[in-house]
Amino acid sequence: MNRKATALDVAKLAGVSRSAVSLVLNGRGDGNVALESQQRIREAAASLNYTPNKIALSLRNRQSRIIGIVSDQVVTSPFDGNIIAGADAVAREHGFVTVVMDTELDGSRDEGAVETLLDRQVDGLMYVTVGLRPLHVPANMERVPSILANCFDDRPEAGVGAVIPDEVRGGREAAEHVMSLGHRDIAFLAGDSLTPAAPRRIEGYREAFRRTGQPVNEARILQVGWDIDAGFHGAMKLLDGDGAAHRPTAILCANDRLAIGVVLACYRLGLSVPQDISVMGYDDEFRVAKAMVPALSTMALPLREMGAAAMTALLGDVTQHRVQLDDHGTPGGSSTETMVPCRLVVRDSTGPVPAGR
Amino acid sequence: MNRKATALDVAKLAGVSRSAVSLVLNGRGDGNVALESQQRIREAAASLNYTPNKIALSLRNRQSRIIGIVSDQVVTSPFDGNIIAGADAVAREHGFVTVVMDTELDGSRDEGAVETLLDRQVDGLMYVTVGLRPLHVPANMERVPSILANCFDDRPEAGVGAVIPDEVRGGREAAEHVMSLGHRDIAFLAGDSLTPAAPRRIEGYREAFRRTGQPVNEARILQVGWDIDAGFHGAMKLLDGDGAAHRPTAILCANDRLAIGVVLACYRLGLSVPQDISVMGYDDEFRVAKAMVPALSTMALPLREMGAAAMTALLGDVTQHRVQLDDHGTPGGSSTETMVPCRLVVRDSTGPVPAGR
DNA sequence: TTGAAAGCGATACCAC
DNA sequence: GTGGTATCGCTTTCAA
Repeated sequence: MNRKATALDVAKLAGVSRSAVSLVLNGRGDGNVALESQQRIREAAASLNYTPNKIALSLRNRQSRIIGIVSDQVVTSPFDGNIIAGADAVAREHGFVTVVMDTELDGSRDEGAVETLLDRQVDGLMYVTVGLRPLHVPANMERVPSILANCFDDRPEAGVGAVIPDEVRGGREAAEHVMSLGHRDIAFLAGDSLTPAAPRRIEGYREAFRRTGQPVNEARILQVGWDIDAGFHGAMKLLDGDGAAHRPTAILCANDRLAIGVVLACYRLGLSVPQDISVMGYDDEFRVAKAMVPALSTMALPLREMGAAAMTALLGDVTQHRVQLDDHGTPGGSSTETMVPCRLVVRDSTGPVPAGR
Repeated sequence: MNRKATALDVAKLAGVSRSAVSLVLNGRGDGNVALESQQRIREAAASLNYTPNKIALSLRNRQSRIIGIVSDQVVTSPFDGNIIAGADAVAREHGFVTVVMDTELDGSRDEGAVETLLDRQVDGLMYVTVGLRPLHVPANMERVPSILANCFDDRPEAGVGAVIPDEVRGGREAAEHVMSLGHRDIAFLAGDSLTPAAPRRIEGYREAFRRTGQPVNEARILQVGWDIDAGFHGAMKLLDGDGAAHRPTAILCANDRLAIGVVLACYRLGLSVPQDISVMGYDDEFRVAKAMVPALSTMALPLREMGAAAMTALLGDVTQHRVQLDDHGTPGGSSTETMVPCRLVVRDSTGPVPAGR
């Protein structure tokens, strides 16, 4: 539990100067330090269990090798944690560490979080949200290289780059999947439009109809909410009462939880999934979609990939930034919006359209 | 985007020395610095937007004000994120920041994560797990004040303190809840015994029977898994086939997902919840238990409180530790195991036992 | 080949 | 009341 060894301790033990220790341990020993000394230094370092003090390094190099991540609610919510995991994995590979500050959906804490991180001299910043949404970028964020993951700059000419899922395409491909199984009367259940995820997925759904020249029945689009109960009641509205001939044969849901509600409603009404009705989720939520009965066909969000892509781009900017600081040039940073495609996962909740429909 | 202002910049602008700046900005100006100078210093600091460089501070104070958190899978899993949120909130209140390293269930990465954190000079360490479990404490963890949250030292005489939920009591109180509604034939569905959560909750269930002098029907205890499908198939086994008189009237589940599966099975069999059968979950999972149809009665895990309690204890140790280092005394650290009670949440999935049972 | 010294940014002691 | 100076641990340049 005693104080960690410093380079000076190693130097003393090896009988050389601090400089020599530094050179050798950073691989610049050859040609500068006698081989014999090198050997002694390495042994001393090993026996003292020496590792350089990162704080001193940071001060010296003016680079903390810390990336600050501001999250709106990713830490507490069951969703999207994989964005951070993917980002963190890439950071780790490059010798960076991430510090996450979660504002728990309190937008007024944004500035403070960025401030705290900046005070800690982070080399870059990432903002991650639960669910796609426009972001009012915190004022000070642009003082260091920055990137957004699962959100996008709400200003018309995006200042900060972003990595987001291609929701329109996801919605379209979900619809195309059930269409390929022969379905024509397809309902879409989504949450409110507070997040653009809902309208974009719905837009994709419409696109699928347009592409095949079929009319879109707007009455089949229900924006009910995001949770199990919303799916349940939405499905009841679609399925209960009317005769079988007037029911949709497939229900597309904007997330897996809605799909759970839909399946609950089906069972309650004595309908089989997918024999009587096909149900699709969205997200491929871990240990949910796969574990449902029946296992849910769904559109997987590429969370890990998004996090990794965002961090890769950010670290690129960070490096670039340092070069430019040295050159006294103007720091740039890509402000592009990268779309990552979703992935169709076919399981057991979707099947051929019932005969006669 | 230009370099941040330093104390020297402030001193120059105010026409004083760095020391004066330091004193004034740390509230020790009165009696040391002329009031006029103080004023000028404050103005200069404000106009330059000066905030001290935390890295330099850390080096100087030999205290990083960073707490390292190692997590086995909390970041990616939908569970237990609130432990970290609770811990982080307390840390923030005290001017600390947390760095989370998630090993994604790869135990071989434990040592490395601790090493990385230690290199960063963290002032303390916390290990957080998804689900209660014994932990093989990483070797170097004890080099700084440490604490475990939701896990406990696997060595007989616990070296590292821990904060864990009182699972036995939770299981007992869940059983007592349905007993108070008149139920006698109560089943318990849990996951494997890889985590002590299952056996402990089951132990509580047994305890409830013992306390009322009733025999425990071991055949009613099924260890089937942790996910929706496990709950579904477990419930089918309990409910299908046998006449109504041989069915349990209540099913206690060791988490909310199992309960979802149970309700799915009930609906499939044409049974109503809670009229025909009462179902209870465990965890009070966010946006799941409350959103189920019917809303789930459940036993809430005090995740936030656990995280907060663990961090509070840890920061206490960290402070204590510093004092003792100065005193050249031996660092202590509480190695106690703190049990936090779970909280019964009654919603709509449990009701009076059906007439005649 | 080696070691001495400067500097990264901030604090605190101690002369003046 | 004020400012010079050592210190935290490390890297890097420059002389010897």
